[in-house]
Amino acid sequence: MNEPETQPKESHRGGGTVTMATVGRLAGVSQVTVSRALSDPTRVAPATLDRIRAAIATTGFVPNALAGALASRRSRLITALVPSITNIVYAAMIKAFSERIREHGYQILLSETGLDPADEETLIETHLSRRPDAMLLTGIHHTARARRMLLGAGIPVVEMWDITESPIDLCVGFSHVEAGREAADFAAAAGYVRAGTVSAGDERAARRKAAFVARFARHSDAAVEQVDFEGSASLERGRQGLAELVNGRGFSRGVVFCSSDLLAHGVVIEARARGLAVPGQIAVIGFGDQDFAAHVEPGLTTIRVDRPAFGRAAAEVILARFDGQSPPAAVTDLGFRIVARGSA
Amino acid sequence: MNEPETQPKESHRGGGTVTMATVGRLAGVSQVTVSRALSDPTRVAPATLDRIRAAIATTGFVPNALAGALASRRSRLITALVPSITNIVYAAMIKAFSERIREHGYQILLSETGLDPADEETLIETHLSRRPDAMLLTGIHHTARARRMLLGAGIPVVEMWDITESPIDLCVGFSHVEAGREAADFAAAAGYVRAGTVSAGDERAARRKAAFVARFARHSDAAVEQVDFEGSASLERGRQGLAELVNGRGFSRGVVFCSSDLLAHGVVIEARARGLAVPGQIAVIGFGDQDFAAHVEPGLTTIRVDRPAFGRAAAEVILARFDGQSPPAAVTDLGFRIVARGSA
DNA sequence: TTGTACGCGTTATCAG
DNA sequence: CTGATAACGCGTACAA
Repeated sequence: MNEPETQPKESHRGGGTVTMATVGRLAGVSQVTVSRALSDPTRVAPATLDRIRAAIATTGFVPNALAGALASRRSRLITALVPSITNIVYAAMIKAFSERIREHGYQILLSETGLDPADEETLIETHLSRRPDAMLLTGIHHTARARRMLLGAGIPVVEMWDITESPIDLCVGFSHVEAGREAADFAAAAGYVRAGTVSAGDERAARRKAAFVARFARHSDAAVEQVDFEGSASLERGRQGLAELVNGRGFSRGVVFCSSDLLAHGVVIEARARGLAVPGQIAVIGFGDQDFAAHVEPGLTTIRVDRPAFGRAAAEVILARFDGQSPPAAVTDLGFRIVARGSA
Repeated sequence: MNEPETQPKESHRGGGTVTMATVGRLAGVSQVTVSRALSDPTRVAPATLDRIRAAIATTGFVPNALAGALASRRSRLITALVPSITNIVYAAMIKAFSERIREHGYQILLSETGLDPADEETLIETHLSRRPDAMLLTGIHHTARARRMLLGAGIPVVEMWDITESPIDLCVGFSHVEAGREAADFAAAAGYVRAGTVSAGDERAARRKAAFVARFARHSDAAVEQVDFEGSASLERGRQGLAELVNGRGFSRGVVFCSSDLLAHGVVIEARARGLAVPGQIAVIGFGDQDFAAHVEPGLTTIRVDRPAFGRAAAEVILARFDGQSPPAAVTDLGFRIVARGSA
């Protein structure tokens, strides 16, 4: 047997790169047959298949998904953008999302955007350059150019964790404004006439707080004292928040609406350290119903959002888009629920 | 002007895909010049550059990184595998890692492996198919085939969060065994003669615990009561752990070594709920020195590991590899430190 | 069941 | 400073 055509020059680096052609040569078939063996084993003769599999094993061949994506125009990649991966809220959603989506052979390219839409825009562009088959975004505020790029990409785009009438494409979230309002109604119904807030984090937290404050004003004349922190929530800031409320604003009794359970827990700890009864003197409402919320003392009254459900729902609508059949609803409102425990 | 060559047939989908060729046509240059304008603007005439930039803006062109990677044999992609992204320990490391690595133009493809090395093996293969320029792994236990594939890939590989004499390539971690031992010495030195443990999570947690138990036996004859949970740590399990220790094992006084701060916090809460003084009757040692550890009551005595430092160090060694100059140390021991607070 | 030819959108190399 | 031209490794026709 003589070599067909010219010798393919070996790769730049060392011994190297194993390709389907290499595997094919070893198995006595062409590159295409190897490709077929991998994508649909039933389309190649059993005996051939065995030889190909053996060749793959001895060479340690790993397919090049880059080349595959380029040729097929499908990357099997989904990119996801979240403000922060260390924030359990986003991490939990992403976890559920990727578990569901991975079952269908997709991988997740994940990046943190921080809080600046301009940074997000840059990231959207780099992510788009990987030619993802779909994109998952957090929130509904994006720059105009970001929207244009997304639209132009012609792929399913899901905006998660917030809700809007006019999503770029798809949207899975809940109303932060409604959540703030309901918390205010709950607090008023529970009989609290004074209220304060401790907030940190992103713009959505601010929106919940604003809604709480506005709604609480309907129930009580007392001004709502507000403590806001830049950056992310922490137990420490919860403690500082109550300290400021008590020392700086003369807040001695009432309910404190927090933008996260972590802050709420901090408020509880600080209250107890100061000898203030919870909920007797200081009542606390958190947000998120995180794992620990039910198990601290007293249990945290909080706003529950089913985070994994958001990730799963996002995966569903994307898969539905892929599927082509059943076009998914443009907007999915997963809602929230106030769960009353000991703290308020 | 007449059209050169044949009409390139338009893409399958709608109006479609903008390529460098499209941009070039609009700017009156060839595709190659567009490529150059993007990779090294100084190599094209200012006037040309302007026209190209204008064309890019009007077309909304986003480069295809897949094609670029295929041609250049560099994907600018780094894949990372962690047991869980919702675990703050891993999330914090990844965060620091990607911040550092992104400055150099790399993106992170992240996946969760869970706790099974076999699952990890599968994931390593799919990740490798994306032809990453480097790979970040958690821990030092991998299947033989995984090691082979990694070696065969010929890229920098970092094993993070644990330490070994014989890394696949590079290793950035600390000794979990040493950590367990030092905790035992610390506990003994503090005068505790009875000890218990509450553990959850991965194999590394088990190793710390085993080391603690073995070492504590040098100091005291009292058997160490051990409560182990499957799955991940939570506040609730911390509470259950102490409950089991007290009710089930007759543990009424001594120090409890926990595999995470979250568990430790749970133990503290349960102790106080039972009217047991902390650290008077029940002393607690955590692990991780997480944000909240210093701010709960009493402050948690714990083993501090500088998680962001692991991520950064991992980034550094990879970048050093890329750089080619300064070959990085194969193993970096970042150590740990016991920080004594109120709980023990 | 298997193979040939071609294109996917870039980068690398060599000319001009 | 700019342009041809050939890879890069694989999928998709179409043919045998």
